[in-house]
Amino acid sequence: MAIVRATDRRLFFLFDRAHTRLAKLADNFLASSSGVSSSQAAVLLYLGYHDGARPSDLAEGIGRNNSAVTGMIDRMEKLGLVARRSKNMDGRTRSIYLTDQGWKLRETVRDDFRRFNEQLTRGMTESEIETVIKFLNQSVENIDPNIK
Amino acid sequence: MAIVRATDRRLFFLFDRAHTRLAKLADNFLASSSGVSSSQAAVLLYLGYHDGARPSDLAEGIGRNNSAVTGMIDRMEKLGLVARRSKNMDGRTRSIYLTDQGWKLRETVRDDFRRFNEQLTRGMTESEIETVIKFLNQSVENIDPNIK
DNA sequence: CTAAGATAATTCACATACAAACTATTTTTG
DNA sequence: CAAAAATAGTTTGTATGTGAATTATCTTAG
Repeated sequence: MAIVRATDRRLFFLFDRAHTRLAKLADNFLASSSGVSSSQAAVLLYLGYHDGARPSDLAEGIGRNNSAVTGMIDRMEKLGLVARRSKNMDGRTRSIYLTDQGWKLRETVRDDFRRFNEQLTRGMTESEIETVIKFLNQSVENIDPNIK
Repeated sequence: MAIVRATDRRLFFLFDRAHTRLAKLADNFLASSSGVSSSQAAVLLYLGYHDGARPSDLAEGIGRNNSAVTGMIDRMEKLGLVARRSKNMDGRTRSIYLTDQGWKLRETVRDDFRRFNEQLTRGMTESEIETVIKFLNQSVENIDPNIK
């Protein structure tokens, strides 16, 4: 008797497709209120908890590399959402701060994400949510640290 | 008594971070054998099942929009992996075919993804895998179709 | 203390993705 | 059938992301 799998096991593909759609949905959620992208929203949220963080901490915090962060900060500085300042401690480093406008926008963004995350788990049990979260964390941790 | 949540519930953020890492890991898997990116690998795999597909079918199949596909095909045509041909049925439409080299590379890519997907679920029970897959599919389906 | 190495941020070149505008066809409508 | 609408693919402009190379600064070894 043949083994029959009822479900599509191309996990990476399913994951990738879901991510594309979710990012689009998140951007849509944000577009109608705060107007920033989900990537910029992640910066606002991170800085809300770690105002004055260094670019490399921010990168680590939002899961991007340093050069991606340089670009994000450039664009968000132009929009008046964040500011780079030097603390004069280490000449190589800058600190990134939310502007007043950045703080205001962060409030909106936080509410948007609260609703968005709730919608994501609609119809799922607590135990199922735990399993998904475990999988997501495992995906991050399982990575070989030698791999860039 | 306060409600205590042991786990990080910022699902979208966890999802996004996991996706970034997984994509990098997938690219690494591929880099050492086939040498294509995971995006181009998705095109090879789709065309393996639907050789001669139209660009818009390919877009639907890999979860991208038409203009993203135009760019992918441009680059992959330059690499000699796919070819555009006209079938003369509908003048607006082209068909995308794998070249001989494309077919060869597809074999490698398929094996890579098989191993990769297995590694992704390492340490998970069948029931947990089902839950994750259900979540991934639901994320896509829960989307409001009115939203672009 | 200085030369060598490490570290932080940026710049550069490129790939990927989206939306909106555009072009070329085909289909539909009156 | 001709004008209007729809459809398919591409182009354009922008945002985002990566890795490698570069610049500036700091730390460490001898």
